[in-house]
Amino acid sequence: MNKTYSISELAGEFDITTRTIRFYEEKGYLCPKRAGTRRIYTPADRTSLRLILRGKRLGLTLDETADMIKMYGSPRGNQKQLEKFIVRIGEKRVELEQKQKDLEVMLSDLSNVEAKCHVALANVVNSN
Amino acid sequence: MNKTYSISELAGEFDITTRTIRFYEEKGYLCPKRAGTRRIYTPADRTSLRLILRGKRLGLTLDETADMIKMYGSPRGNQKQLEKFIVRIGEKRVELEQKQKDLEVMLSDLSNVEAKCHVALANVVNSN
DNA sequence: CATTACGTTTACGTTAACGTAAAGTAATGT
DNA sequence: ACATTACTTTACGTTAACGTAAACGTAATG
Repeated sequence: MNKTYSISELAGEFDITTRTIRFYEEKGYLCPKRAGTRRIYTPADRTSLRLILRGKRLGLTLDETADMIKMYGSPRGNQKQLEKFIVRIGEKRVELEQKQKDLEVMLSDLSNVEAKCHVALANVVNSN
Repeated sequence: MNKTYSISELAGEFDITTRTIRFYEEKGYLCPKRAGTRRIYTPADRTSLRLILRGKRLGLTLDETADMIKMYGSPRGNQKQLEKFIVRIGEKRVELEQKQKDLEVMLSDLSNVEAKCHVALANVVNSN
């Protein structure tokens, strides 16, 4: 049951336009098979698309996300290359952990405002 | 000791260009005082800039970040407005929590790759 | 068999977020 | 006095990430 997808199926599922999907292909971030002229997407293509959109939500550029997707392959190379690769992974981790910290602060700020809101709301309701 | 900052001081501190700071002002996201023609930034301005850059790191647009900064003021309005506001806060929270989930998955993926890397490295080193 | 639905390519348009360059002003050191 | 340094405004340029429109193919459906 190796399912496949049409472009509009994927567009519907991820709530994006077909233009966006074609754009990603145009730039080399997707390479679907073809049935004649029509694009046929495999589950692997679908996964790639999901990773791209995940990166986008986190403010990564398409190139940055593509880099990360490449990293997810089985690591190859000699000792030097592997060591360099591990360094790169570490840099990415630092970057993502910074985002985590930013998110925590933002969410805590949001909670503070919400609490103030509830107080203000209680005051408004009680002043009748 | 109400310190103030010049534009290049802030640019240096946050590792951005003065053009970027002027651009934010041009678009209304900053409103520094002036000493003659020169811009003078208060600690409050500096905080605004920090919030803007934090939003940027998380992939928010300047408008989205500006909205959030506005939210941080003391909540005002009648009951209806406050209730609407609380809903908006909830929506923002959902958005940010999605980003948190995305980050966790990405970081765990990174850890997996790194582990594979160390295995590959051990194999390379041992195959002498 | 015409129409509706879905797909295709090609190509120009748009927006956000700055970059870059020119040309001028104001304070500061030598 | 003058050169350097930091700041200013104005204005055009650039890039990523799509939007939008035209013009066409194909396949199923009433």
